[in-house]
Amino acid sequence: MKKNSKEVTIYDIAHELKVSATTVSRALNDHFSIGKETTLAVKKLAKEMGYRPNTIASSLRKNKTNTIGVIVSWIHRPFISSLISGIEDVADKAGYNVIISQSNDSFEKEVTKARTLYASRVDGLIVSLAMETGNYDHFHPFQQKDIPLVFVDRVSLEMETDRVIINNFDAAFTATEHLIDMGCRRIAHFAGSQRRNIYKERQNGYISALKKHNLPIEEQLILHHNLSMEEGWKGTEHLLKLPDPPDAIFSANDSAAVSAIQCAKEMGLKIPKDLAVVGFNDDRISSIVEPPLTTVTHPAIDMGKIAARQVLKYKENKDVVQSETIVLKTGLVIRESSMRKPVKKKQGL
Amino acid sequence: MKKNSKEVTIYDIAHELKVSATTVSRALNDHFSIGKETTLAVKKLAKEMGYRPNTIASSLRKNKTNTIGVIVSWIHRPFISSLISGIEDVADKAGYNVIISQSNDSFEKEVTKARTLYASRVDGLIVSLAMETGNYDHFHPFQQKDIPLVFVDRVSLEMETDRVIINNFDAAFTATEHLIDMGCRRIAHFAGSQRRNIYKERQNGYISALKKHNLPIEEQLILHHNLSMEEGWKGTEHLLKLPDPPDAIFSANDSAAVSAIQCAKEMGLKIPKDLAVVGFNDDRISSIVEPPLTTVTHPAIDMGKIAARQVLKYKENKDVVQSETIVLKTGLVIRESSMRKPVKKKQGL
DNA sequence: ATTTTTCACACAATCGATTGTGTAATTATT
DNA sequence: AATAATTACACAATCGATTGTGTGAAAAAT
Repeated sequence: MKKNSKEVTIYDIAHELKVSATTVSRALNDHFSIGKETTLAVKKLAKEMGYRPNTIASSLRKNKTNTIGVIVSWIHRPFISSLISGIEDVADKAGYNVIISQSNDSFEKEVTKARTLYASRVDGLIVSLAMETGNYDHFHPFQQKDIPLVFVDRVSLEMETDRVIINNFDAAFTATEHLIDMGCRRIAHFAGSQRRNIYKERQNGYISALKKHNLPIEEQLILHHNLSMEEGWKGTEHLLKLPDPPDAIFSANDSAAVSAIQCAKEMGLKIPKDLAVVGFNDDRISSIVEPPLTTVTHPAIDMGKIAARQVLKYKENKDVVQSETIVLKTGLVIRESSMRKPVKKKQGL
Repeated sequence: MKKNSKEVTIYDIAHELKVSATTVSRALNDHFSIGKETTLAVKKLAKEMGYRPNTIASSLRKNKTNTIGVIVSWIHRPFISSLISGIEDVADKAGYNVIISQSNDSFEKEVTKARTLYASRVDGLIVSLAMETGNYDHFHPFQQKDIPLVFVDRVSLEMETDRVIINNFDAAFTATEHLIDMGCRRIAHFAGSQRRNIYKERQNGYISALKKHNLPIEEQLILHHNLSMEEGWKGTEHLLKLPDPPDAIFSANDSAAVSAIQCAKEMGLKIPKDLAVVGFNDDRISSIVEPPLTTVTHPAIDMGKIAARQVLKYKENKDVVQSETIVLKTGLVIRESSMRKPVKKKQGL
């Protein structure tokens, strides 16, 4: 075969077979009005000639790209990459391509990426919001055009869209209560930006658990930082130097929790005896750090799969009107970092 | 605005302004032949009417999708997600979308995904091969159509394409030699599938280092498994139960290396005194495990960026003929897991 | 004042597949 | 045998932007 050979079109096939392009098109799509023999002949020749359907032309005519856009903060975060993995899996099976964009947790980039995907005419959009996004106008065009819009994990409560989330409140409540069960009384919290539902709800869950057990809520024990390893370390140092330091930290993610463990160890404390730590996400590092980190498990891949299905459901049933919020279960994996007493429940991993 | 309002086209704008669609199209693209005032007026009205260019129509006409396809094993592997992150970054800046596909390390899936992306008419393809891919026919269509094809990390040496790789041989050689420097004499190797260049070359580097220092090559110390945590653990158990167990393990990835550390510790050995361990990749876990893992650093994000640039270079210069192989530098981050002696070089992280 | 340029824009074909409508030819019905 | 119903396919418009070529009118050159 020679390079750069021209693309074979249905017209070429039609010409060769002395039928019309219509017939070829319909034959390739198994249209009932085309005779069986013709259909077979068309398909056979199509294969022989190395025909590949021109998706672009088809998209133009059908006004459909078979593409799902995704906007996330950073692809290389463990949770996010698992999410995408799930999306890709479902999308692919339904014959959809997935276009990935990262906002780098910047509002401006998120806006740009949304515009790009809009211009690319994706048939659906899945978004996990950037850290500080507070305005959602860049998603309105999608809604106006009735392009399925699904938020995952970091969702907007201001917009009426489909959502796939976990019960952050309950998860945080359970995690905090677990620490209380373990005998902790001064529990600090790494809280993250309160602009995002997930961190806000986790904080609320934390506060509720304390209240339920009549423990005081101390502002100085609630640290709002970006939950990075660095900030986790600094926050831990700060907390441990307080006149009355905490005996536990519940962190809204694993990175900061792991840092807390490392920092505390370096300061000579024993984990969990002197400081119990619980994280959130169950990233790989949480089972590697010593002692292993108790943490909240996320069904990340499933969230991706479900989000993709939510997008695709509009395909089947155009007149779905009600937006849905799907809440997935979390779990608490109890590991050494919080085990100040024997635990009754079965231990995770 | 009402929902589902029809799309504005250049014809609508043309009609409104009483000019031709040609003029509108050219005005929007700043074509020199259109008067300044007209151009301005067109753009103004376009914005007012909420016009969005129909990328599909444009793609059809220009025979160009502004899309780069990517096929990788698993998106949620740390190295891979960083790679993609780099690709997305560069592609986006050049106005390209990135379509992600995962082969799940299965040859069959890789073939399917390649076909899909070919049918989607991507303008370029970036591939990191599945573990056992040995046949490359599914990439031929891309070559025949002169669609830029770039392999990254897990490349095919049989095909003539652009490649972005690291010097696995040198990296492995250096890593192994480092272990020898540290006084190790019986160094085992977790080698991975020899079908993939990266593991093959790492093994070769390992062997060369041993030879250089007149150490025997012992087949029983070279384990070919899938480099998972489980296999890493089993392999370590096996090695340590040998009559004459190794005093070091050089693993072709970090997962297995971390498992080795954990397994050895559980068996009561001291790391690095009884067993020194070196990994490959510098995943997050490698700096978290105790003792921290000495490992080879990969410029993953840069590899992605460069791969994307390789794809895009054909855009600028259609008649690039020579395929390029770009080799990126690796580094050795020396951490505790291998430090049986003080190290002179500056210590990483 | 006449010719040549330049400027600003319009015409119409094209990219390839899809689809509503139309029409011969064949088969079935009465 | 005449009419009705199928069957199998063709015509031609359409999706929206792009682009080579053509053309009047204004500006510049001679």
